[in-house]
Amino acid sequence: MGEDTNYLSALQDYYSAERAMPSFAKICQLLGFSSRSSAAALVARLKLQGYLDSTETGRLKPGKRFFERELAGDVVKAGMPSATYDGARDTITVDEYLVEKPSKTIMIQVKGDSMIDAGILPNDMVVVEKRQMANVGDMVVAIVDGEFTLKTLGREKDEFVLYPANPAYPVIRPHGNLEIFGVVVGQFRKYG
Amino acid sequence: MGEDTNYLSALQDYYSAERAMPSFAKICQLLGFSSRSSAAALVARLKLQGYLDSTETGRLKPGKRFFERELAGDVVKAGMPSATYDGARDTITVDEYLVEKPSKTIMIQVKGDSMIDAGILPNDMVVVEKRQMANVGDMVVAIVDGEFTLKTLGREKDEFVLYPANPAYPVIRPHGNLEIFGVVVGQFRKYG
DNA sequence: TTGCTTGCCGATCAAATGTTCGATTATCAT
DNA sequence: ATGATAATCGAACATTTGATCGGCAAGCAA
Repeated sequence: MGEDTNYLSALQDYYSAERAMPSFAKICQLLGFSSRSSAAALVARLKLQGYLDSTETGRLKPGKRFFERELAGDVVKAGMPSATYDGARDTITVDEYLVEKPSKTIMIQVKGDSMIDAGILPNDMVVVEKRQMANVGDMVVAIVDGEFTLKTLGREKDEFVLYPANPAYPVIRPHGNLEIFGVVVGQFRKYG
Repeated sequence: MGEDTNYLSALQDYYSAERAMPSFAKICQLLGFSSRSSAAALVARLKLQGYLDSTETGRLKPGKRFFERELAGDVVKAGMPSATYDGARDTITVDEYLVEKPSKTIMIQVKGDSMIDAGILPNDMVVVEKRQMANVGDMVVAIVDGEFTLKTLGREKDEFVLYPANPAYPVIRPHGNLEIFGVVVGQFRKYG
């Protein structure tokens, strides 16, 4: 049980480096087993705990808990930095974290400060999932007068409206012909 | 060539959903091939372009460019971006964009709203480069009273101080014993 | 002691894997 | 037409895969 934790760590490291799960044979090599049935048993144990899972064809893949983050302690909480984080074991990339539907996702650089109160600064990048369907409250990229606009989708009476997150900008009321390009599912920014 | 782009998208979607690469047989099923050699040929093509790679045991895994996403840089003008299929599209991966020194970089989840005016919301992730040297004006993760704190580094007279980006929080004046854990080089956030 | 559980080994099996080859088709420039 | 190229197919190959079985040793409770 306690040993399994170390085994899991090794598997996470492998996945982090290779971006693919090892085969049973590779697991043996990795963990020092000499029989693949040992690997199979270990995998069965870890599956029960939700750390591993299988493809429909029986191949190994990460389970839901596989990515449980050992995040470098909360900013507020105490703890020494050396203790909270040792290795650079990021099992998942930012891309995988932010993008769920790669084929429908594009990055757009934000111009202007109309969403600044929502924490979107000029030149930020937003991750946009291209689709027409959006819910009220979603941040959307809409097409107004042939131009892209980043706003929050709202509804007034029976009409959809676009709210900026900056009191200096007006609410946009497209009166029926509102075209939505996509929905903002993420955002990122680089400093320096 | 153009068709391969669609094929790649399908593989990316599969990987994003399954967190594992499909086998050749699965690729056939996914893309409508009826021979695994077709899948092998496609994989060989995508490997050459750096989108795919192989494990040491021959299993498929994502290549370096696998996580690239299309970048719609200047969004302002023009009606539809789909018309802008003039050859080389800009692509980026968020990880490469945000992380320059992987071995010295960690992600920290932000607790609290002390930097809200700087566009850092609670639960945002900040990309922190671990180093002691920072410049005035840099956003830093400092260790004050044994706790991590996200603030902007400033100087008053001959002392370093930490400015929050929220008028509700006080300026921190460590009086000499200021320990800097790292410098914020990026930030990202996921919606929904 | 006895009995039970847990983890690992060694061996075996059917199924799935990636690879390779030759043949076929479609496209396009000559 | 002719030839070249690219993409797909169909079939065969040797390996590797994950699954399964019985057996063994260590730990622990009764």
